[in-house]
This record gives sequence, C-alpha cells and structure tokens, in this order.
Amino acid sequence: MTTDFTGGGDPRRSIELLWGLEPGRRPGPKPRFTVAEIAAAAIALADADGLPALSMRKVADRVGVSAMSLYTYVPGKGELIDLMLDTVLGEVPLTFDGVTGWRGRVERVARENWNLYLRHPWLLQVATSRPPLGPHLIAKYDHELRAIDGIGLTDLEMDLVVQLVGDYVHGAARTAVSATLVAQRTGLTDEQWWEQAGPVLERVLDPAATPTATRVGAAAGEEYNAAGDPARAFEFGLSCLLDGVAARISRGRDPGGRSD
Amino acid sequence: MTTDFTGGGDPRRSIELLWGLEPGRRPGPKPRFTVAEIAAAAIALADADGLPALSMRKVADRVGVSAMSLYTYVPGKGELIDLMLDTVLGEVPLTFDGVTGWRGRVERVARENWNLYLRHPWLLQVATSRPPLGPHLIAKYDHELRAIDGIGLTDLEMDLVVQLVGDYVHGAARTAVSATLVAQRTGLTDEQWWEQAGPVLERVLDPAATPTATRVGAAAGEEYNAAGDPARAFEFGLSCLLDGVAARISRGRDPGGRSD
DNA sequence: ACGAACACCTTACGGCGTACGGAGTGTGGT
DNA sequence: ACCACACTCCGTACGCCGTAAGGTGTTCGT
Repeated sequence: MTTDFTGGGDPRRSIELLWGLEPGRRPGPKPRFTVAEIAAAAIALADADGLPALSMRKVADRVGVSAMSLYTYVPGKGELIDLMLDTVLGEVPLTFDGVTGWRGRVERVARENWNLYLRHPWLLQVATSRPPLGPHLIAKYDHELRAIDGIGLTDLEMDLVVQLVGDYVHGAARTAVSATLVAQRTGLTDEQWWEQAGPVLERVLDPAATPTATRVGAAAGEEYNAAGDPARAFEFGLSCLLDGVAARISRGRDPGGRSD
Repeated sequence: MTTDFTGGGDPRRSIELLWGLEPGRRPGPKPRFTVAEIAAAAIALADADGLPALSMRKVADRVGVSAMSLYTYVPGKGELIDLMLDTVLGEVPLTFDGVTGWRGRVERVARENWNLYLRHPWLLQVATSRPPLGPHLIAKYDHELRAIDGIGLTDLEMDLVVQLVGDYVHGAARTAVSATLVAQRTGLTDEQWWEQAGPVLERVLDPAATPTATRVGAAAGEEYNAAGDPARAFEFGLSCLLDGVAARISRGRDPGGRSD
C-alpha cells in the first residue's frame, strides 16, 4: 500500500553505519550482536514476509532481544532498511566472467539486478530519499560503469546508460515480482480472482470503446497463457534498450539526447 | 520506508468501486458524499503529504466524517488507493494532437506518464498486487497501444513496447521525484546533507578502489552541478529506448528478443 | 573508587487500520 | 401504517506500529 522514506536521520551516523565504522573501545557491556547480524535477521524477515510485514519488534524477536535494544545498533528503522539494501547489493558478483563485449556485460548487469529483485522482492518497496552511499552500492556503480568503459561513450553518457538500465530493470521487475507473489499477497490465485471479478468485469468492459486494447490484450493473453510473461517482457525491453545504446555508440551522438 | 500492497480485498467489490457501479435505491440515509469525493480528498492529501502520511483518519477529517464512516464508501485503505490511482490516470489526455509519427506519439505517452508522476509523486509508492482494472487504466492502455498501432509491430510486440515504456518511465521518475522532494522528506537540502556526511564519506571512499565511478562521478557532478539531472536522464533514456524500438520495427524482428 | 558512557529493557505514548455493535434512517413489502 | 431489513454513521476498542524516556546493570578511563 504505502511507502515511507529512508534517509531522514543523521547523515553522519548513517554513513558510519553503512560502512561499518567501529568507534573503538567504549564503556559498557559488549554488544551481543553485530550490526551485520541485525541486518541479516531483518533481510531474512523481509525475504520471507515482505517489507510491510517487517517491524522492529519482529527483528528483535528474531535476534532474541527487546525491540528497544535494536536502537543501540541502528538509530531507526529507515537506517536499518538502508543497511539491508546495501547488504544485499553485496551479493552481486562484480565480475564479467564468461561474457564478451559491452553488450554482454550490460546484459549481465541487467540480469544480475533482475535476479536480485527476484531474490529480494522487498527491494522494490524500498523508497530512499537519497541513495544510501554504502560500500556495496558504490562498488556496484563502479562495476556497472566498467561494463561500458572505453566503448565510445562519454563519461556523462556512461552515467546516463547505467541509470537507464537500472531504472528499466527496477520498473520491469515490479511486474515479475508481483506475478510471483500475488497469490501469497492477496490470498487469491489469478484463476480465483477472475472467477470473482470476471463476471462484473465483463459487464463493464466495452470492447468497442477500447478496440486496440481488446485486440492486443487477447493476443497477449493467448500467447502468454497468463496475465503476462514478465521475464519475456524484460528480455524484450532489454534488447530494445541495448539496440538503442548501440545506435548511440555508433553515432557518437551528443549526450543531451534532445536533438531528435 | 515500506510499502503495503493493494488488491487484497473482494475482487468484485473492487471492480464495482473502480467503475462506479451504482447499486440503485437502497434503504438507509443517503450517503453525504460520493466515492469520487472521498478519492479526491485522499488524492489531495497524498499530493500534499505523500502516501505514507495518508491515513483513513486524515481522509475522514478532511471530508468531515468519522474515520469509520469511510468504510461505508470503500471497503478498505487498499481499495481507496486503487481508486485514487485510477482516478488520476483519468487526467491523462487520450489524444495525440500536434504529434506526428509513432515516435512522437510514444514520446507523448512517456512524457505524459512522467508528468503524471511529477504531479502525483505518491503514485510511485503505490504497490499493486494486480493492476487495478479501472476505466481509466483500461482507456490509457488502449490509448498507449494506439500510439504504435499499424507500424509493423505484432500485437504481442505492441504489448511489450507499452510495457517497456511504462516500466522505464516508472523507474526513471523515481529519481526525479526524489530529487524534487528530498529536502521536504528529510529536512535537509543536498548541501546540508553533504556538510554533515561529506567528511566521513571522504574518509571511507577510496578513489583507487573504484576508479571508474570516481572519474565518471566527477564528470557527472560537474556537468549536472547537482546530484543528478533526472529530466535529462529521462530524455536520454527515452531516446535510446525509442532508437531500439525503431531498430526492431525496421528489422521486423521475432518478438522473443532472445536472438541477440 | 568513581563518573561517564554505554547495552539493555520496561513502560508508555501517539499513531495506524479496522472489527464490532449501537443508534438513526429510509426502502420495500405487507 | 407498520415492520423488517439493509443501509449510513460513528464511538469504542483492539492489536499492531515506531520510538521517547528513564531506570538498571556493565565497563572504560582517570
């Protein structure tokens, strides 16, 4: 339903947390857990139940401390989520083994991101006010830029292409994740949903008012034999997008992209 | 921070609500408001304060009823949000006046969607389990398909292109919206944030470990003179994407898109 | 030994969505 | 006209949420 935004706390404390900066010896009892362990517990919970179901109390229960104890590890929930995000970004292998050419590398990047969203669907629900500049996010950005370094794009174009791919994958993964989890989230399979909504929908939908949608929807439904085929849509979109990038590389075009 | 998912209620009731199906004469007092009025109040609140700040109590206050009265109009918060979504989709003009060619039409579609997100940033935080199949969403889908009808794409490719554009715009708009609202959401301008986070960031960032990111980040920062230029990135990405679609149209290619 | 800063936790607050049931309203059937 | 019923409306309450505040116990540095 709704999203809250991370990034509202103390910037310094957030960076320290993300980069695991240790304050050295301090009075008081030794913390029983590490920040990484708290983050891992939170990630496991989010993976299992989704981000809306993630609460400080549940994380605390999972670790075995009281909810308020968590605040000795992280200043707030938003910071915990930023930490979770950077932590899972660390799963992405920063190599291009077995891949040739810039196109292969960008495909690798896109697919790794896609798979990341599929493994951690809650990522799609994270709404950051600012990118949490943690170690893994920085390393990943560098890695992605390296995929398209030295192929004829300006530095600025490189930044824009990495953004383009990232934005597209994020957008496309929403559908894939929803398709995977819709039954779990709503308690109804697509068939069950159509059983209930189908009759009233047929009453309100006027094929003559939306002829193109009717035609294309029918063709798509027949081809997919489902509400959609997100993986196929993703690969199609990625291919188009990369064709466009290839055209730009060929043309050595102005980075503004407003020439049209 | 987090997102809940809509689409968990009674499918039939949801469709009836979206399409404004009237049940006819019914016993009991006349409702003081229409469902559309409730939705409009909710939209105004979400526009002003964002989706996380939207609560049933606040909507009720704004309309001038008790929170629990709202449930005589909508079965739940999720359904209200679906309704809000379909309502604002109705703002998009379903014409292509002053536009020539499929490319111009798709650009119009993309920019209308982009502007919609800028006008209603909360849209980016709506997490639907299933697309809420309301009148405006259906009409918009038809309109978008018409942008690319009869230009040499198969029906399936048309569906895929519309998805591609929609996914990309959604992804790209996140950055634009965050950039616009970050100060409001976090209470800190970028300058203020850097003042606080900058010193510790400089301590942890190692330019030698991420040379490409360092170089490109510097070039981008200099060019943008800001954290980014979302509108420029959007236009760049859209241009690439459309180049790719153009290439596909030229080639009359297989819709699978896995040929490489 | 002592003060200060910590880890930990209990209590509490204000916010949230919405279940439940009571009171009032108006329709349709008799 | 009367009545049963289905509605509108709302007060109360519940369980959940994030986290402020303050108390207790622990450990460091002097």
